[in-house]
Amino acid sequence: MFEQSVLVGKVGAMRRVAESEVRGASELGALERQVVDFFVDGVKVLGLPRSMGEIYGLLFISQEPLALDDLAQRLGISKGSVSQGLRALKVLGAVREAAGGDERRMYFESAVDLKRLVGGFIREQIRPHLDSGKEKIGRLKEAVRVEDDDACRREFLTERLGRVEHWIRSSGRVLPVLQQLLGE
Amino acid sequence: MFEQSVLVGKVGAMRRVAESEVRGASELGALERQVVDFFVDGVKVLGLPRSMGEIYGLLFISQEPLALDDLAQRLGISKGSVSQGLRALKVLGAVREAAGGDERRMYFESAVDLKRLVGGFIREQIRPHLDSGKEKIGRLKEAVRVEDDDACRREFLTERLGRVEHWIRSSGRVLPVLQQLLGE
DNA sequence: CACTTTGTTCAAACATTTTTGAACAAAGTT
DNA sequence: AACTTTGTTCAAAAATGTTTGAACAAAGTG
Repeated sequence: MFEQSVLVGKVGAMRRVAESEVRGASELGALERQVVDFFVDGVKVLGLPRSMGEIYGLLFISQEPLALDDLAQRLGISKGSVSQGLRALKVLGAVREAAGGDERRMYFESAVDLKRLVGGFIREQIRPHLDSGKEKIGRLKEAVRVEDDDACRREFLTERLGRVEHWIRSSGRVLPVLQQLLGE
Repeated sequence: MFEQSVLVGKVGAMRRVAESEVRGASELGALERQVVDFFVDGVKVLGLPRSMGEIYGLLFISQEPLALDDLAQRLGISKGSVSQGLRALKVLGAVREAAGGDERRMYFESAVDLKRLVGGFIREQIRPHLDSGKEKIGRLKEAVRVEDDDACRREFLTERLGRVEHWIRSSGRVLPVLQQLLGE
């Protein structure tokens, strides 16, 4: 966190750039690599693992769908990672099985419309947190009501918790608007 | 990532709950602890470190401002963490020096209006990424234009990069709206 | 049936991020 | 001047998160 902000001085570690160039693993051209890296950064911002960015990125610049083994080979990462990454991306709706995958392998392609991507992210990563937050605050408000503390303290706590509850409600209402606006 | 989703089976590790209860370190009541934990989860979703959530949470339910040492003691975390956490929270505009801190120590209080909080987060954590993304895509588009590849491939890449550029522009335009809507 | 190809699982290895704590500076007190 | 109190810094330790790779299941082929 904050690698490049005011708050920290350290420099990033730059994991696997050199060696994937060295041993002929990287089947990726320079341009492809850059695009993939772009998406790696992108998903990191969203708190998702690097491999998901690599996979999505490669599918995004592939003119034709790719199979699991293609992805593992060309990205130079393990089948295990690709399997997990693809599953998560499918759940998010960011990747789907390509139509006409009539062969034995399954081929995948990226979903490229923002509205859908955002929708999936909201549904899978945001909504659940808002919901569980709403529940927790509800329970806390109840706990405060039952407190034996002095009335003043209780009033303060109630006000604060009510405020958070309101934050959560506002956020919930804003999400559909957001998705709408990003649909173009 | 995904600790509680379909995708993974592992259970969270539950770091320092037991021991802070054991050795009389935790000066926090049960209710306070729950509120603090609520904010810990909150900031984790935003990709910020646990300590920031603890600090913000404790300030949020404190009726009076607290000093660095108060925070460290009551939360049972190191002064170093509190120092860093406070700095980051100040940059985000989530915490400010309390007015009337006429004494030698500096006292802090939480900022509690959502519009301000969201504004700070956008400014510090989102905008910079959008900006750097915009630049990178610009450079990539240029690189594609210069490519010696076949025209078809070039056309495809241009379309894709243009699409991402559009995503970024849309996102940039949506942020102020978002902040506006969350202002109540 | 024996062998290959495709994909999943999960514990251990590895990478990254966060926290700690000791050393330090600045400023206040006795 | 010696001591205390407040806060910062940063290298090392701890915690957390991600990837690997070997073992496995399912399904296809000769």
